[in-house]
Amino acid sequence: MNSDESKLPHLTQVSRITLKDQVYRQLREALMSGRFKPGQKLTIRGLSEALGASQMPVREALHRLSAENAFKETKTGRIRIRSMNTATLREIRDARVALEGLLLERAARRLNDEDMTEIRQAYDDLQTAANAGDTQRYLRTNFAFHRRIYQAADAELTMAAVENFWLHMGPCFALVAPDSQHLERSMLAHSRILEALYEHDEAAARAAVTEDIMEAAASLETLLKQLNFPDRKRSAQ
Amino acid sequence: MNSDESKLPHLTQVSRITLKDQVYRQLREALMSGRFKPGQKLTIRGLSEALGASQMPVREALHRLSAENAFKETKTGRIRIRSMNTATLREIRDARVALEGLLLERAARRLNDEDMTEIRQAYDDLQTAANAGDTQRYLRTNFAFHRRIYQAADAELTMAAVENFWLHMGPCFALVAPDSQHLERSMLAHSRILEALYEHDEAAARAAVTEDIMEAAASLETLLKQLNFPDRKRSAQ
DNA sequence: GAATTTATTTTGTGATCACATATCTTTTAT
DNA sequence: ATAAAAGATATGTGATCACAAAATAAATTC
Repeated sequence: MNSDESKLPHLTQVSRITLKDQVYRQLREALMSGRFKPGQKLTIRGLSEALGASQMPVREALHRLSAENAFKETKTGRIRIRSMNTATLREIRDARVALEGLLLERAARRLNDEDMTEIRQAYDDLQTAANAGDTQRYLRTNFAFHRRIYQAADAELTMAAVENFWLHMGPCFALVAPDSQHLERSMLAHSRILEALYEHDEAAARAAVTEDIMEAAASLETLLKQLNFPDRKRSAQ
Repeated sequence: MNSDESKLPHLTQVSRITLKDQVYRQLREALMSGRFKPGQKLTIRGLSEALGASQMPVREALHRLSAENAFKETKTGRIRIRSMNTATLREIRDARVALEGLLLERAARRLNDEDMTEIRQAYDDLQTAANAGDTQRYLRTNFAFHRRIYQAADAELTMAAVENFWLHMGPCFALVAPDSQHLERSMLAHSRILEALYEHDEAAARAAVTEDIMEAAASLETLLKQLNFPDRKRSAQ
């Protein structure tokens, strides 16, 4: 097959991931970990310069995220990071309860031993991150924990819809993550999820994830109000 | 303002809609009315030639629809029309019941007189199309009817998620629409929705839309089985 | 003759340029 | 000094080209 390549030196494989995918993942990650300011506007040229890529891949990544409703788009096609408000927060909360409740039921019904082992592993990672107080890592492992559970539900399209909602909440999640009270209540809900899954108890699983989502939404709403009226008096810049 | 333009001849306004949007809408419409064959593969160059546009707008439209999960993508980025199976059908059914149930409750709670009038109008259009037996028109007015109701729910993001699911079902919807039995049962559900909305009865509204969705899914599943095993014996090409 | 290899074509990705218009800055007039 | 207008800049859209890799067709070998 190879005529004369046996004496080649050791070479590391080059990246086969397309540029647009790299850009997409990086932007998505940045969004979900809250590294963009709400309202901040993104431009193709600006990002392509910052990323060292040409405009083409950035353009595609932005449009994809746009299609996933990750941005607010002006009539002229300009892109801004979304800012959260109470009404949207509640809308997302209700939709998440509906969809993720469904997924938890399915997962409880279908999961096998391998799923359970890996979910437990993800839970342990999450616990570790929570104890360490590492916000960034807590966010990542939290998404991974939920994602692993929903993977057992084997419902690709529903999962995609849920991830879209996460993408909206991303910047917000990052805000509450450092709150130790929230963390505590959240981890309690997570342990309930784990237990319900172990027992294959669909109703309990749905109840537990509902608790998790409602708690997060409540914490966020409190925080949102604080941000909009910071300190009552001193807010008059 | 204008120095000397009063004597210009009458000119019709040019289209201010971007090409990519035109392509996007056209493809979306074609998908939802089932004008593509399941499994059919689409190419950028092929479509751009067929549409008389350059590759750029087609590329963007395809990627957007792809991000909305309208297509099945191969590892190498090639795009095929999705084909439906029972498992996916049921998954979508359950997600739709969850989300559209939510939307119907919200609509029943919030809708005002203007909403009600327009919804009733949409219902009448739908009834007319059903009586006429015009499949294409029935599909369009059916989407319009549901869309108008959900508009009253004022839940933009949830609505977007629902439309994504419709996009998957599109080709299938087109298959059951000609079935008169399905049409009859569907219109019954629609009248129940209308009544529930008029009474602002959230529970009844949810129940009615659930009935509509479940009925459609059941009809589709029957049809799907017939398509996969056509005539039992003669299927051996 | 079937399987493997080689050549050809097709196709998505990425780069670059032109262009129209939205957005920002400066100027001008009242 | 404020508002309207003119100019300059920034930015998304669309077109075209080059390229690598995949898909397909043709040829060759055993």
